[in-house]
Amino acid sequence: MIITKAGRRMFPAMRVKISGLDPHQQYYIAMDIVPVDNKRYRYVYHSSKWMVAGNADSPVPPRVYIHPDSPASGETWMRQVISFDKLKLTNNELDDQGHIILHSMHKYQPRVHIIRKDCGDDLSPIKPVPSGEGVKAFSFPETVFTTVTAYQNQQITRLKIDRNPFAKGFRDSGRNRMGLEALVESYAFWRPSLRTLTFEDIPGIPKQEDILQTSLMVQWLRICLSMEDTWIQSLVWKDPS
Amino acid sequence: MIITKAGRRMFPAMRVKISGLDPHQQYYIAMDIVPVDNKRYRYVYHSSKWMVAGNADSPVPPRVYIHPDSPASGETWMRQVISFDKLKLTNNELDDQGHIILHSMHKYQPRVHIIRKDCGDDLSPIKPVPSGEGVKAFSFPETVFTTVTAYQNQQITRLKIDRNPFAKGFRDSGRNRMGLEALVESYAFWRPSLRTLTFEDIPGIPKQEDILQTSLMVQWLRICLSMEDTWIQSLVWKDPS
DNA sequence: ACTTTTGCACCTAGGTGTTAACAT
DNA sequence: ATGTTAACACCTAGGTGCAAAAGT
Repeated sequence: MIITKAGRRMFPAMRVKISGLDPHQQYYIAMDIVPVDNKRYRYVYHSSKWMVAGNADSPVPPRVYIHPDSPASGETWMRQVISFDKLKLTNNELDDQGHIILHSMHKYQPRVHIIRKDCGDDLSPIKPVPSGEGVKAFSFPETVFTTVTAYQNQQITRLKIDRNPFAKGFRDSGRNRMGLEALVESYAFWRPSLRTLTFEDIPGIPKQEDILQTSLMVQWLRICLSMEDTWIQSLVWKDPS
Repeated sequence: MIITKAGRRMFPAMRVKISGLDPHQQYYIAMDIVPVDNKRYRYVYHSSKWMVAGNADSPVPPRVYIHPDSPASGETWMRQVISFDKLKLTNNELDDQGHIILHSMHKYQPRVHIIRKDCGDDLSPIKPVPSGEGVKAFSFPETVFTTVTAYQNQQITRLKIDRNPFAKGFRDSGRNRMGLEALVESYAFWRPSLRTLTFEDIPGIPKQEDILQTSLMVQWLRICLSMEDTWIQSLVWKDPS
């Protein structure tokens, strides 16, 4: 994922669908991004792989993106697909825009937090998400990514250009769409196109089967696009001749 | 003010500064727009005046614009200038976008409401603002306006074009800026450039002198531009030769 | 005759990867 | 060598009044 000083959106944006909330209870929904390991990485061109390149840089001020619709009732949250498309990443450790601060060339994993309103008094964009009763975190391994300031992998670049409306100006029609379709095809072979994630229920909420379910049916491709560069490497890329 | 089927912003937007709130109490801030009288108007070109042209059209579904930062603490509200620039007006009585529905060729007056959070359970974009304890409405006579679907008065048009960044394409440089400056000058003669409005305190809040004060110092011109067409007629308009 | 609608050119505002310059 | 920055062209998204067309 590209990070800049000014702040850059994630693409594709994390989107999530929630069920099992108390319709009449108020909740905050928030996202933070945690390191996957303690390593710094570099991209090796000749093998097209990310390799460990030392230990991680010193930790960075903690930031939380509180979904702008917060707080809202369980009913409201469950009625819509919750999108984090306005979240921005930065590599500026002195950032004062409330963006999430990350180190470049590191691996990260987004987490979604559901915080019951009465437990959210400590919730702040510049403090770690509180834990305990009435707070629950969810992670999606599919969405691990590597931060960069410039793309290392030309296939990632092409996928971004093809899928992000704001990058339309860099598409050269025909050729790219075929490349993407080939990727989608190869992906469908060894990955179920729908996956339901089941979690323990949130404390104080009646237990149900699907507390939180990513809407993979409609957006499995989006998630595919947000994974780390290494992961996409393992796909069979058919370059149209 | 222009109204359309799709919804059109007010320009300039209503902006307000609040003081006297309890910093730790939560409030909603909302705006609605009420008829000034029971009349319909038409614009008479030869006299450059709005004239009564019969009784008002049948009433329209009530709508409330809840400020998108709501709810927020008194501290948060008082720290910023509160802008209603995303509010939209429509003449579509079947509107389903949550816009404020008005009749064309009628006179209206915006009202700002402060609703203590615990009194805002009934607050809804499609219901009248509740009244009573913990709710207070404020009106600014300067901001009365007349709705149209096409501008009747060329001076209004020119003011909008000169002040609204989105209308920059219609400016013909030089001439217009002079016209505006002449208007500003004549306005300053007979109107104090700063006015402080004092209201009774909000129930449950310690009484203070300035509960709500429009930031006229910095934006008296904005308010000048938002008034009804008739009012602007009474200004001495110096057309640069 | 008057009012409203619609498509439009022209803007603001801001999200893309690119590229060359810069930093380390 | 490698990683980062800043200016840029090219987009999306949407807010303007205009003018011709359509209603009433």
